[in-house]
Amino acid sequence: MLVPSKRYVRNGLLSVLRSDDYAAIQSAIEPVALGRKDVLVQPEQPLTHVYFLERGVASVVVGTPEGKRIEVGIVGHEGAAGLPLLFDVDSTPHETFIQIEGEALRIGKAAFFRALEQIPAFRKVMLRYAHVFQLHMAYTALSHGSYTLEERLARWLLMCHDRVDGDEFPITHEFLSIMLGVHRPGVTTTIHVLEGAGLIRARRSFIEIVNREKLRIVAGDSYGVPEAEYRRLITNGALPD
Amino acid sequence: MLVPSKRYVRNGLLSVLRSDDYAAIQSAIEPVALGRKDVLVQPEQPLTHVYFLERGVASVVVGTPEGKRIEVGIVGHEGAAGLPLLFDVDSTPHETFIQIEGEALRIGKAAFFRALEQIPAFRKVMLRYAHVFQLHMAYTALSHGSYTLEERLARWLLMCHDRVDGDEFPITHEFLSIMLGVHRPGVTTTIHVLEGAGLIRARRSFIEIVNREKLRIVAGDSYGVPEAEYRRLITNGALPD
DNA sequence: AATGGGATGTACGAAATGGTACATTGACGT
DNA sequence: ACGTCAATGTACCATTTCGTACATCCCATT
Repeated sequence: MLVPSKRYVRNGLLSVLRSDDYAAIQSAIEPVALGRKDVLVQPEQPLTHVYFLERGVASVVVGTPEGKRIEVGIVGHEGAAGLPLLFDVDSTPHETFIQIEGEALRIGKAAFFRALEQIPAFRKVMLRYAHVFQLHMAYTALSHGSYTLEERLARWLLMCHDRVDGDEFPITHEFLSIMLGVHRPGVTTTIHVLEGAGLIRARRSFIEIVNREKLRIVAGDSYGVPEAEYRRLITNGALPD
Repeated sequence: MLVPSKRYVRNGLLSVLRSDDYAAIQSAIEPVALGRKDVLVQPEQPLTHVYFLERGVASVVVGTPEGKRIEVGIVGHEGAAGLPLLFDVDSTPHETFIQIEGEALRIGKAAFFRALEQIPAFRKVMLRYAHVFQLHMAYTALSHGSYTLEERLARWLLMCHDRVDGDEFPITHEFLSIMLGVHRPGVTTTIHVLEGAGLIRARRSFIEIVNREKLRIVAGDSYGVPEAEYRRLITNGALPD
């Protein structure tokens, strides 16, 4: 895989940069393939790269020694993994791994710092993304605390759908149960409810989104706020300097 | 109230600065009293200041039009409110209000930007705090998704205890139920359980922490990770430059 | 001392989720 | 075609939390 010129970059954070700003970091960019369950950020281990996803989906999870584990963030071609480096933090308790395979453009730590310093627009878009990601985490907390499993599942499917090509993606009930912090049979049952209502179609290891509009209605206000904030601040957000 | 000289500053973010760095922003600092239910950050409204708490506790919450509402962060003398300004974001869906009265040192938006630019150590400590705050949000999401009400209540009481002077603070069951995203009678019942075990003592509108160690055992691993990360990165974290 | 309202105590049945166990099925390698 | 195993389907009861209703109790104000 080659380093793409700016016009072929899908990543939402890199593609909003001016051509000359992108050119300034292009040489530091290295394309990498992302396989299922690959770990981009290992908890408590030194971070080496920031990953700008081009395709595929990554999950950011936190866990405890007792084995509890839950997804607190999701990253696709709109974002990046390895944000602690932006915060001058070398390692973190979070874990980030690939949920759905794809590719990323990654930048080494030193080059990332240099780019932050030298390219104001890059720093800005990274900071704004960090805000949106944090907001996403806040709504994840709200979902886990105040929404039913059916609503949370609808929310997760919508977020995943936003980040993949097409209407179908590979995911098992087992994984979904970990992401949502519930037990696996509950996921199976709830998937049947959504499928019975004609909103999705489930095959072994795959889910297809059939009626996105109705899924949004099921998800209610658990979905949408961080997404709108992303559009406001990044897609449409002016990046002066 | 006067602007304190550095040696009398309690705020954990300001007090780690070198004297000369603190002196550089001292003239921009304005002390303000924080009364119960005062709003520091109004959702969707332009941010005007960053508040470094000296005493008291603030809650960061997110909500939905349907009226659901939950706490995703808590701020005391270890931190600051108004972080979106750090991210080059002028307004946010979050709301931040005072839970327990106190005082803060606040800095206007323009002076805050200037300080970030001119004082590397200040920028660093703010970024690191943003990371810890985000981590706190992640563990809040984990708590809401994977811990029982009793565990979550214990966690909240510990976090509040960390941020007040003494072992007693004013809080109603009603407020706690909003913070934890559960119904109010459940809070009452759970408080009785903790009280029966001799971990806390409850009076009308007040809760006293009697046995912090046992509370930690009840809270389990829902409490502690962000706190340790704060100590690692800020209290003990070198701030070169 | 009266009184009004916020705060708390309590009590259900209803609903959602957890915990566990086990049968079935589809995909893949041999 | 067969065997194997991950993935899914289903069942059932225990536990937790919700929803709601209402009684009681502090305590500041009058």
